[in-house]
Amino acid sequence: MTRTTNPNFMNGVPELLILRLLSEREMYGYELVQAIAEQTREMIVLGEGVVYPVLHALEQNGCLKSRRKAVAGRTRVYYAVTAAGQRRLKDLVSSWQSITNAVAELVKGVSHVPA
Amino acid sequence: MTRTTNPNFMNGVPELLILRLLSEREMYGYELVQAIAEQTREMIVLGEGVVYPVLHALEQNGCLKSRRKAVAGRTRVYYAVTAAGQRRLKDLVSSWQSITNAVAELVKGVSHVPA
DNA sequence: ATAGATTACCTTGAAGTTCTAGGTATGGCA
DNA sequence: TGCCATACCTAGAACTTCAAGGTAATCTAT
Repeated sequence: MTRTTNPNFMNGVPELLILRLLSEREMYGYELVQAIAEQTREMIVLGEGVVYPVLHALEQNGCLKSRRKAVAGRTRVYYAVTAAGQRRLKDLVSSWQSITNAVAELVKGVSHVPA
Repeated sequence: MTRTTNPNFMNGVPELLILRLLSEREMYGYELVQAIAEQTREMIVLGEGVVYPVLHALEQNGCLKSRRKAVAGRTRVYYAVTAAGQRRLKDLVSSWQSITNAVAELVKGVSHVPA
């Protein structure tokens, strides 16, 4: 039998960042795009083509709920995190931390010699 | 114009781990599969279907060189890091650290209020 | 002796995300 | 009037990674 691996262990960072920002306050897609770029000092720049599909997916599985709001004649779609979204965020954060810890350890010193 | 984003910013972790391990000593594919699982305490488990193609790609672009070695009647293909591979590893580590730092900051406190 | 597990290599096709590159429409500014 | 910024969206390509196989030799337990 070939080894069973982890289902796509490196993905879900856009999802994580978006949920995290929305857990502070409700925001709209375009705003999220800029907030992520600014707060990571352009280190991570997610285009609208990434953000919008993630928002839609998160709403469909109940992690977000949206409401339309007219601002200066323009329509914005604000998203807020649901209880399910909070749980999802918690899971994403902890698995992200596990992975980064694992990578960091291996990158630091390879001399671990178990048992 | 839509925002320019980073080309696949989350990938290349298998590549990073493999180069890192090989930078310590030459190893063969099957050995790498187990070493990664062991040293990350099963947190990251890369199957052979991931490891072998990465090894082939790294060799093709000059980051690794291989030599066949017969051990107990079996043939193993040992890989060693070249100078180009060392540079590649350095780049991967630093961009990985940039990303994890960026994510960590955003996950920790969203209150950054720039300028 | 022989069945099964382990070692050791490999590839193909599917799955899943993310990226590029568009499209639409309104409002503000020069 | 023309252009840029705001604000929404989607389709198709690109890229990794995954699952699942295939081959073959050695070792182990019966």
